[in-house]
Amino acid sequence: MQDDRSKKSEQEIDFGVLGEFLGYRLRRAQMNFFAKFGEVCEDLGISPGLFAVLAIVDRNPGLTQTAVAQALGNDRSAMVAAVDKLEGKNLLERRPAVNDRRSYALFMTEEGNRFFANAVERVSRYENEMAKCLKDDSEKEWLLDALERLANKSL
Amino acid sequence: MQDDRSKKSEQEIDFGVLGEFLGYRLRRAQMNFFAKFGEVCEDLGISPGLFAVLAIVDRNPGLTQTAVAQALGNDRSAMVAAVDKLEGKNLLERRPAVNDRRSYALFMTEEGNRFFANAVERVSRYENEMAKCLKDDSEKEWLLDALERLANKSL
DNA sequence: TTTCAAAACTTGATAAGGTCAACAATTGTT
DNA sequence: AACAATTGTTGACCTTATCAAGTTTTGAAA
Repeated sequence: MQDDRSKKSEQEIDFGVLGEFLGYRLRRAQMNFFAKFGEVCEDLGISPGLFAVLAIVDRNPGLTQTAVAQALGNDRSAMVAAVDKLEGKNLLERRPAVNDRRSYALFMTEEGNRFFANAVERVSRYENEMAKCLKDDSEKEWLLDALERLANKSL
Repeated sequence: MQDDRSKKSEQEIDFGVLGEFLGYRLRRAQMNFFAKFGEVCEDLGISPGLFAVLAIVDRNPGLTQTAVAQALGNDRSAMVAAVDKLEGKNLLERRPAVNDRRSYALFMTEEGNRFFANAVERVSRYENEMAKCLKDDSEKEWLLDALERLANKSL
């Protein structure tokens, strides 16, 4: 007679190799962060991806869409809809590039500056709240560094 | 005359707050891991999500679809297509649950055992390769622990 | 026993992201 | 002048995720 484990509670489940795999742990942690981002920024109508675009344009005014896409590791075709949305919200604008009529230069609007400052305020708050499960600031710095190394590691 | 930063190289880009945000760093690291998973397991026709299902069933034979979904943090309805695919590959099978005719009990097939062992071999290899950018085993353990804390942290 | 709420699986609709190939306009190079 | 490369864009496609129903079955309440 075989075991009936169908009703085993979640806490008794053996995750096997998943528990030792960085890829799985990274995914679970990131899913949690995205969920929290959604809760905190729900009324702002902005996603983590759009927030990242604003963050890049905010600190690097005049970049082309392709340059922003490369910075974020996205396809440049995906940037079209993103910039369309942000331009539709009057948060940034496309200006014709001065020396290349193929491309646009991206700039924040005044409303975009206010909006982004507010968004950073919210995201920083929940980031700090999440970071409370880390021992101290040095552990967070260490973690940020380790994550960057993993993000750039090639086989 | 405004700066022409449209051609700024990627390495000169200022990431601003993104560089301090765990959410962004987690996403970049996880994207890299998923990309590497795809490279290594390309011919196996399996995704990280399907691998996770196999890992759970492998160590917890007889679980229902819903139990697996809860363990992985997925919706029950998403498990249907996943199990369909894995059953179509003869890697696992649905058996009628002994005490509940509403649910199935999931079990690995013989082929599933061999397939999963092979997949774990590959994934372990690239996981270890990726972990070489960490100082030592203790740093990896520390990182796994920190990621688990972040995955379970609530606001 | 009868009734009713809840659970397990499934389906279908929907939405969001990501990838990819093409296209026109423009640029840079040969 | 001819050719290749780049930029923004579009459209197709795929994968996930989510959500609301609907069916069958279970378990508890009246």
